[in-house]
Amino acid sequence: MGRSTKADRSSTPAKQTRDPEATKAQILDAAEEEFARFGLNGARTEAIAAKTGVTKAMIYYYFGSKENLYEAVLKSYPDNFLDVVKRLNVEDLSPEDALTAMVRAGIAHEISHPHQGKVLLHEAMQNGGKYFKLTGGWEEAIGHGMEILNRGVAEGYFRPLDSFLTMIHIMGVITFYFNAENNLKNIDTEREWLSPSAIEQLTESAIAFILAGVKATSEKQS
Amino acid sequence: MGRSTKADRSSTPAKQTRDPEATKAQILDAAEEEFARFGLNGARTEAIAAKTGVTKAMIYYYFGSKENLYEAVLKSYPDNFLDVVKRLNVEDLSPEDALTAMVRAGIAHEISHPHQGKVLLHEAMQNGGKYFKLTGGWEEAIGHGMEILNRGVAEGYFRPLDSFLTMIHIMGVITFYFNAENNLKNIDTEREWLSPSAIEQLTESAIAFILAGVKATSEKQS
DNA sequence: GTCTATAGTACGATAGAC
DNA sequence: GTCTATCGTACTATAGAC
Repeated sequence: MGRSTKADRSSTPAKQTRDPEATKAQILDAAEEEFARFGLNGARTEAIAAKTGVTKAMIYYYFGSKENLYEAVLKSYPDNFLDVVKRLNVEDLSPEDALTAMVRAGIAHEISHPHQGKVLLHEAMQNGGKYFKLTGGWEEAIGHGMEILNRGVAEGYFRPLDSFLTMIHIMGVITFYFNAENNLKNIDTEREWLSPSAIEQLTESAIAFILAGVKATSEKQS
Repeated sequence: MGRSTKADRSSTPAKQTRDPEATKAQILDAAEEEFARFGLNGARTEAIAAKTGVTKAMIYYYFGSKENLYEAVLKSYPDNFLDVVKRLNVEDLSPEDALTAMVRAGIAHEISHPHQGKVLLHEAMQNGGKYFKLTGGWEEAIGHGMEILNRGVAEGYFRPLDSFLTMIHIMGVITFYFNAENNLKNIDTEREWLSPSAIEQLTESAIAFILAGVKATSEKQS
């Protein structure tokens, strides 16, 4: 990730070597983390600056205001999850395999983008979803999931169901573990919540639960 | 906004008639709403006072600090959900019926206590679950749910499963609809998310999903 | 492009009158 | 027990030097 330009002969990267792109990206990253924790309202530009290594003034130089920075964070999302879903090529798979792949991708996405879901939850809870539309990918991703479910129902693999509500159930299963982790830690203090093996357990459990939750009781009856 | 002082013998209750208990309760209610929206950090005591009808000074008179007020809100919870669960007398029911009753109670609880789950989510996301233990009831309620699942597995009604992870899945299904509502609204703008009929749809869909998710594929094999 | 310094404001908390 | 007034601070945002 050697994003530093210029000399940078010593170990300490620090202090910003006048690389605008790097600075902007750094601010965005730090902002995402802060917004994931506190939401738009509770986030502090000073805290963002402190994490970044650049000064607060840079936030305003590049983004103009805290609100604009927040919007920039939301706009940086569309590429992420939808692209992952698209790359699954679920059309070539059976509904079961497509759904399994989607759940697996959803959990993997929580691991690789640990802040995104939390930013969006804060958005729902404190801003009334006012800025949600800036993240264009979700609507399409959910639609993608609904198609899988509807196809499974039509082909008799899945039981009759409301595909929109069922997608909401599935998103709840995928995200709750991560969003509530810090509370749940108090109940199972032994578990290493984000270790690879714990995540593998979660993934297997979630897939079993979700697949069973939608499957037809009798076998394919077409 | 008739906040008028003095006489005001007319309908408007307003202005506090020096009822300490009522004032304290009012502050707690307004605080819960504010904390549900913004969490401890983002909440504003001024906003709480504004909702309450009493002045900001009363918060400090009764609770000492914003943090103490937050703790008081968390401590006011244990009675709530656990009591509901206990009152189900799940021991007298089959595992399926017990689980159904629990899901129904969980969704009903989200409706009757719309702020509680959000306060706890904020707690997990922004305070690292530091204050979570103040809500004593959850650990026991989850344990209660795990017993239902374990009994169902032991008696062959449910498939083999990890009852702790499965309870997390179930909590995700029950809560995500409500926590993400304001985002989801942007996707289905027609739905009246909290209308009785919408909630009944949600309840039926969630019960079908969760029960299918844990049931053994073959019938009871004891 | 990045920093320091600061204006202006909003917030948490307290003092003192009634 | 409740209010008004205010202190001190921490925050968003800007101006100006380098």
